[in-house]
Amino acid sequence: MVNSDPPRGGRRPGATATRDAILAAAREAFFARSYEGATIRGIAAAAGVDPALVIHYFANKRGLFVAAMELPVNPGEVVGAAMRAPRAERGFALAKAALAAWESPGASEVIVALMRSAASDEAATAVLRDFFAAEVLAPIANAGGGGPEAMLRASLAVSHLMGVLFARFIVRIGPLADTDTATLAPLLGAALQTYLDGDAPEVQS
Amino acid sequence: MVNSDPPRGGRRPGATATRDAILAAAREAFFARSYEGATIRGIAAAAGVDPALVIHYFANKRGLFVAAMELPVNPGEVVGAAMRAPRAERGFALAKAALAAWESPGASEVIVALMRSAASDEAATAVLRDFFAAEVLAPIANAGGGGPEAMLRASLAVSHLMGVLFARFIVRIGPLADTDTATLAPLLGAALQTYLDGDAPEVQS
DNA sequence: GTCAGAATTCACCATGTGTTGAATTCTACG
DNA sequence: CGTAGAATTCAACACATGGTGAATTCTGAC
Repeated sequence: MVNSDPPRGGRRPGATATRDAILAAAREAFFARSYEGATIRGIAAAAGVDPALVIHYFANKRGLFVAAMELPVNPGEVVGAAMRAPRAERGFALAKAALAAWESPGASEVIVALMRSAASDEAATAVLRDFFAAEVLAPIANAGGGGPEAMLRASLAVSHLMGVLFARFIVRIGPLADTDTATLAPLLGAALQTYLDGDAPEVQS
Repeated sequence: MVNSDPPRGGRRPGATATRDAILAAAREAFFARSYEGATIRGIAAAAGVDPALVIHYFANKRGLFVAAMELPVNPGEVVGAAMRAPRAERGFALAKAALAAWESPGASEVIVALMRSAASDEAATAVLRDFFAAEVLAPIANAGGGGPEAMLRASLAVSHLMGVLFARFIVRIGPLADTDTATLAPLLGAALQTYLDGDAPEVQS
């Protein structure tokens, strides 16, 4: 009886892709349950691994979170590219780029997990704020001249993008969750265009 | 020594506004930390009360939550009133009404707490979805004719409102958090108007 | 003045959490 | 073969949480 059937401790045989398995399970858990809702024990179980191994690799829960939240695409580039479209089509370009980016697997998951966590965790809020400010807001504001009003307009555009994310992927409001990208893009683009061209609307209080 | 200084058990003297104090503390806690983050112990401490009293009044944490989330204003009416404005001004009217409603004390707190909690709790998600669908989406969609396209357009408008809430009160993106209602309303209104009037924008893929 | 019942607290319980430290087993290199 | 070190598990700690049940004290009606 040198080898009882399930090894009750120590290193497991075979190759060692465990770290990635943990990361994948963590991404899934953070996406589905947000930072506080996800548990190290649960993630470890999903990865078929002991909880202690998780913290052996990532030091603590927050370390695991930031490791799992590595973005697969660079949103700054995506937004910047859209801003290089002709002025009158930037809204549509931005809408199309954002919607397309969210469809690439892994991207929306990460952003949504970030938003979910930002809703309940103060530190995650700061991360998300910095992320949107640097990667999304800045390129849009710069394309609009960079002044304080361009900043405000860009913020409103970004808020709309966040709202679509929230409504489509978190709250899953019927029509928004079920409609395909191609149908959404022109509508969303027209609204965004409102912010991107400087002509103030003629309305009075 | 009939009365030692701090009464160590039993009923406290004086009038009994304790229930409301608990509710107020709960609202504040749910607003600041979302459902899972807020703790019965913390709420009880903030209200100067034993945790057991909280559950004596509200049965359990979820009961406390729904009791605390009673909305002080009826959003259906607010939205409905805005939709009775002349067609070309509905976007602006909706923006003004929403921004004004969020400024009345207690209103934004409740909605934001609901959004925060919806981000991590599946049940709260359902509550928020039903709330927005019935109170906000339906009036807008009806004003637009009620067809599936009006529904989609209304969803996009609602998503923008949620986005502004998220960016202004939760993530607190600089320009959005610091700008006053009067400046915001026309900009936001113009974008919303895009969704409210039916003429499709002329852009091609 | 009595007394039912409400308001309030106290002392616990069961559970789940992140995290730690030591132990065990495998791999790779000499 | 021997052995250093990595990979992995085990058992446990300290802590916080939501919740329970009994006890205590006050109030209001008769």
